[in-house]
Amino acid sequence: MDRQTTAKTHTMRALVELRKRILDGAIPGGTRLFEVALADDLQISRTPVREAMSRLAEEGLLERARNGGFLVRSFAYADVLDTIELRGVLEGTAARLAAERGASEKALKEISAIVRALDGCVGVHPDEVDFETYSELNSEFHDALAALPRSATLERELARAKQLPFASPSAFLPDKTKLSDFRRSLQVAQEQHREIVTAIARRQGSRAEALTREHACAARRNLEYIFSRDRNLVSTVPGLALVAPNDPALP
Amino acid sequence: MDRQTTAKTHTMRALVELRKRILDGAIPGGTRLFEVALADDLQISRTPVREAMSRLAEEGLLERARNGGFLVRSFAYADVLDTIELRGVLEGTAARLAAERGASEKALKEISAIVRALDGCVGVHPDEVDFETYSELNSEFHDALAALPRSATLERELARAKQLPFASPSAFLPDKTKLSDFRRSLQVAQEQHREIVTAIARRQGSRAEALTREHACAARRNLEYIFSRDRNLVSTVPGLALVAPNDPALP
DNA sequence: GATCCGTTCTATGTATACATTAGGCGTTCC
DNA sequence: GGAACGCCTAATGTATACATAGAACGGATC
Repeated sequence: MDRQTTAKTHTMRALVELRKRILDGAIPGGTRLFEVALADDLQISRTPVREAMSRLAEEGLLERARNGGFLVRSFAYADVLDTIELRGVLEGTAARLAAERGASEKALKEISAIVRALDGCVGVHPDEVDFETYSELNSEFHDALAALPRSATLERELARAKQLPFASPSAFLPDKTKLSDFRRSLQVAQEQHREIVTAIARRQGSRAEALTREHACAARRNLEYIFSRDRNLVSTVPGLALVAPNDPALP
Repeated sequence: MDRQTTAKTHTMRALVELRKRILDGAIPGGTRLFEVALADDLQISRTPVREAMSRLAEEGLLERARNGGFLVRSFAYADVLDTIELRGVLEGTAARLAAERGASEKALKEISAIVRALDGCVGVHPDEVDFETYSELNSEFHDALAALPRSATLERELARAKQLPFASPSAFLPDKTKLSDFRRSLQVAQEQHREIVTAIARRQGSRAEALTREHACAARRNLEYIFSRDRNLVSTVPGLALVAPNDPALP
């Protein structure tokens, strides 16, 4: 982590620090960022600070204000839901196109290997599930899925969509402490992983798309659970702290 | 147009000029842009040139190179197809969500008014079709559609997707000179506009989505027509000049 | 002859002084 | 008293000098 903070350039340091503060909720949504104040605060000159803000705008964490300058983007609860929905739609499209266009044998073997590795994580006794490994393999699965249709355009947009921390496929994976409660949902998700790959291999585009969309709904369910039952968990999901806490639409 | 070139700030001038050169194909895809050379060429200092490049990266026309600097993004024929597909998928999602969540009476009335106005353009004698008006109303329809589900997230991403000139819903509208040849396709498109709105009003989410996706396929057909039959038209579609001319995948 | 190290050059990274503009606040005139 | 004009200030916009890092080339040594 210190490696990041001690990144090569001042721009990178500013980028990492700002991103951290925004995701922490330390800088609330809607805040206007003033170059001079920020530069002063970060002990970095205006130029790299501007550059960092520009990159954060590309990431979607900031938006450009009308007369220059940047605002911290604010995310309402509904926005998080929509972001998850969007990710599901894009991943569904990746699955459908992979099926329709035909994925390469090699790529199919690779994603199948990931699924088998995930099987190893899920099938055993709940207490033995290796959270870190599962989370990593899950990310790998979703990256491999995005690459299957060999569409640079789609892969790029999907990467963009997954960039917001609460839209990442691994964002709502159960915390270690809650893992056993979620064991059933992990098994369901894993069954979906398996069938998505099967559908793609069999060129069942529509089924692959539907399965993948449904798969994304798990994230939605976990989000709803967190906000309606166990608000303490908000702090365990990266970036969820920046979701407007006073949102009237919160359940 | 001169208003743009004489934009307020140097950044804007650089932005407009660079965008123009890229869309013209004057700067081919893959070209690395050097700050100093560009600044010298545009008679603007490095700072606003950098800022302009940064914004073009947000737009998707440039990409950041590994060790700093920017490359002009190169679009193969397949990328254009995928971009259209992506726009169709996102618009389809907008239509489905509008149907599922229910669009407001007011918004439905507004989009219906646009459809009626379009009827006025299409229904008459081919020679009387007002190209400018049709094109403008068509854009309005697609903007209204994007706004129907009242999802800031989706509307934002859709705006992004439509930003690339060849992904815009009006990109492949028939040129004035070819208008009569395309009259039938205009009528089909207009029928789709009507039924998309009907499906949304009746809360038929799946139908609305399918219709909207199909509607985007018209752009794909026009693109294929241009590249396989009438290459001269390439210059009539904004931004199509930047598509890699030596693409082996071209039909 | 090949490899490794150093130098140099060229590109971006950074700081900062100065320019400019837009928006707020006050004053003045009607 | 209200509106309009103008100034002032605080923000971004711009230019530029200087720093630095990475790649390429050359020389020297093994």
